[in-house]
Amino acid sequence: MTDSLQISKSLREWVETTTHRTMRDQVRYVKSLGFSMPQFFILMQVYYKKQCGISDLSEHMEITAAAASQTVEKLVQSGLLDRAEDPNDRRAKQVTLSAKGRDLIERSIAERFRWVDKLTASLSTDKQKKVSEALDILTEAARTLEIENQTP
Amino acid sequence: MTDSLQISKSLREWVETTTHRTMRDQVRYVKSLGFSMPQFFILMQVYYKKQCGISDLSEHMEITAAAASQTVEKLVQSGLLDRAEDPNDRRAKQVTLSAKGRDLIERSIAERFRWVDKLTASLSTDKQKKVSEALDILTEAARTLEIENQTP
DNA sequence: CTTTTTAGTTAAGAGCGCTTAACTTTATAT
DNA sequence: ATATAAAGTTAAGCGCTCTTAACTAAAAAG
Repeated sequence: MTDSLQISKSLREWVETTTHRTMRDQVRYVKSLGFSMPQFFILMQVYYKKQCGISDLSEHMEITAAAASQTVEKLVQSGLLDRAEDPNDRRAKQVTLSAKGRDLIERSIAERFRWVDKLTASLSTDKQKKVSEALDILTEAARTLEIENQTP
Repeated sequence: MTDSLQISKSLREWVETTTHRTMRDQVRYVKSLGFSMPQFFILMQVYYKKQCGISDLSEHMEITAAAASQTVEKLVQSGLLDRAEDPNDRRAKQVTLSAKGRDLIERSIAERFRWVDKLTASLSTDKQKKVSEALDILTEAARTLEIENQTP
């Protein structure tokens, strides 16, 4: 078996394992807090972008601006999002996470990492080193690829 | 920085990258086919388990048997699932993927792997080898952990 | 300065997914 | 043999998300 076939197999298997695992955990956690997945995805997006307009969200989620506006309204009502007028463009809104919203997202990330940390702990020291190096290579490669895709 | 801190950081970053990426792609793909995420999760579960009862699904999804029954009914109507009586217990049903359902799931997996393969291709040969070894270590560790959790 | 475009909101209505409750049928326990 | 438990279905009802359509207000274009 060539290297490129081997790594493809290894990577596929690993991605399969993690996504299956983390998606399941994520869905359960969000549900246990009483939020829907669309709500959660919007919070996630605001978390990554720090600040969003309604139209940013509607584009990213691939829903209409009306739908985005309505869901944001609910999240503002729930105290998870803050919504302010953009000083540079008074038509636009600046949606940000409230303290409560940030807390929720960070807890969900921590939840996801409990499994990761368990996995880490189960490895011997030299295996840890090997794995660590390899993952940094991958993360870097993924980042590069993402950037290339954004500017084709 | 100790090895265990370093690997934890690397692993967290990598998991963060992949889940963010694959969840987004998955949601978009499923939606583009006109299916909901709950429907998709049920199909996924049947795909992994090969065969399921209604109660297996309701447990795994953490919904009532009524909800599972209703969603399965819709998926049977859509021709994605087959539902047969269990010959050993005539109360129970055996839910399996139809050819159409299996095709849908396998396409979604292939879709997810397009990114993985791009990533693979972007690495040099010696990096590929390093990464491949490391991922096998991780996949193995994850499997071991999963088994331990099932029998505590 | 008027016209057009852009950002967002609101309302009506359709479709899902979920729950509870009542029910049927089959298996298990006593 | 009878009572109880288990597997699944069905129906009513609620809340959510989404869409279209009509609207307001501000920015950009002409």
